[in-house]
Amino acid sequence: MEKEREIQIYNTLSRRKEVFEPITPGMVGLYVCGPTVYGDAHLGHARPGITYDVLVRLFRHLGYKVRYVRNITDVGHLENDGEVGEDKIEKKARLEQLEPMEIVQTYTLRFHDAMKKLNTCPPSIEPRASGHIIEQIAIVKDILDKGLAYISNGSVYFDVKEYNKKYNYGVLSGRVLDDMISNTRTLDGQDDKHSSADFALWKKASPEHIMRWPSPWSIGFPGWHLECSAMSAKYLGDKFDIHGGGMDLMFPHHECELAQNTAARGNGGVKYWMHNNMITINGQKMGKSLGNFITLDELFTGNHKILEQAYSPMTVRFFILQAHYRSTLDFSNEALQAAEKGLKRMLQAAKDVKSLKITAGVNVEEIKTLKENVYSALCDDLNTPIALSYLFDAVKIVNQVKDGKMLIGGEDKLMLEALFTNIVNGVLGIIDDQGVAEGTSLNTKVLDGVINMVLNERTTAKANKDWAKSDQIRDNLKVLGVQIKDTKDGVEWTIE
RNA sequence: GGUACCAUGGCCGAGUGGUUAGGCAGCGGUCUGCAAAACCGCGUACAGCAGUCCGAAUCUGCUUGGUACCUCCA
Repeated sequence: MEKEREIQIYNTLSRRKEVFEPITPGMVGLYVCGPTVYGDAHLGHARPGITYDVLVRLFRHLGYKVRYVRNITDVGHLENDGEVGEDKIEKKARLEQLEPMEIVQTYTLRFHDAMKKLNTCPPSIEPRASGHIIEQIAIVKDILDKGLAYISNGSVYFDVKEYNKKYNYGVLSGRVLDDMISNTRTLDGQDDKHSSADFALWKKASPEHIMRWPSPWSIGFPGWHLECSAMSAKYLGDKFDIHGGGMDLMFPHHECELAQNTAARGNGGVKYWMHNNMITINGQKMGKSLGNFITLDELFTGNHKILEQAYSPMTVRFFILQAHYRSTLDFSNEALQAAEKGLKRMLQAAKDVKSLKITAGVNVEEIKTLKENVYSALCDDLNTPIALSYLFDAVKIVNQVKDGKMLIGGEDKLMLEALFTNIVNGVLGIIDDQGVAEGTSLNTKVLDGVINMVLNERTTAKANKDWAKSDQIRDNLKVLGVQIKDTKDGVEWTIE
């Protein structure tokens, strides 16, 4: 373990990098906004999935105990404006003629499946909004008691203007309330809200609404922002370390969440707010509402008109890690293909490092520096692209040693191996997932034996200078996806 | 309209007041029966204009272009 290392995190609240200091020494409480499960996970979902996964892995590697909470939104997320919008889950259920909970179950399982393929750690707790109605009602009561919400026609709304007198609505997103109100053009004629900036804490259900619960105010359902306030406090405490999510959630979702926390208990609840940037496609944000998204399944199978080929989950993971999480990342076939090749080289080195020859008495100082650079990059607000650039230096060292162009000692080798095992595989979660994704469970022992037998034939042919035969064997294997490399020490092969 | 953010070599993408990011592609070479892989060498990039500075791609201003949020979105 590499304890006592300082980690810097960019805090959206202060708009700068801050040294991470856990509220409880040695422990990290992390809450991340999960998906609304009414459709397949797309490439955009992979970004927070992987970003916060690396964060969790890094903390754990550095010796912290992490409680990672990521919710499933299965109720309360409305399609449109709060007054007329349909619940996203209910809408999908109606369209597919299923129970809302069938929709939730289907897409939750599919989300889990995609996240697993991307080699992300499952959250410690994965709470659902619908399972925490009681907690949400309690918060509404608290806010009403504080005089920062009002009841209107069976619904309860957060009184943003009143709240703003005492606190600051807009601290997180950098907005000014007056501007927001004056800039809202919509005329809410029959609106139950006092002000356009107010948001729903509890909504009275219309007769056709299926997902409904009793409350002191009406039979209804909770507002979207409430679930995260309720569940984060329940599992991480009134004040916890890190809250993560996509930048698009900063406003209104996180702003409202912060306001709810503050209104109910006097503090915003979160010490560090982290926001990952968006993935774009042709320079435009990829999103469900824009209809320009690629689902992860489509990506893994290549089944989408803009995809030139299938991309493995690990390629996607590598692609995402090659950009910093706070930058936008533009999707293109070219970029994915570049990532695929880079990944292959990295994984080959991770394999080769284990069998490097060591030379007694040699000590390469460079490797120690390299390791240091990798760690400081990761600890500097999760700078995975820089970490990867140093890891590619490590790849080069591995290859040079393999080629006999560089000598390393036993300690050097251990350090290199640790770098690949602990960082590449461990923290970055980059592993060789070939075959796993396809679901083919080959009996590797038999396969190895058969291929080696064929290769022995070829070696014999080569010894007899029967190039036609040896090339034919190589070509035939190539067709089957077995790539051969002739090296000084014999023949190596990999499955493409 | 309001508020942010961004503009880097063929592509992706870091970073920074003065030393090569890195990956992919390309070119030349080494190795090899050939191939593949690997290794070595090669690109003198930072939207435009003006300013600050001994020195700016990095700071300031303006211009242009783009994106995001202000409805739901990871």
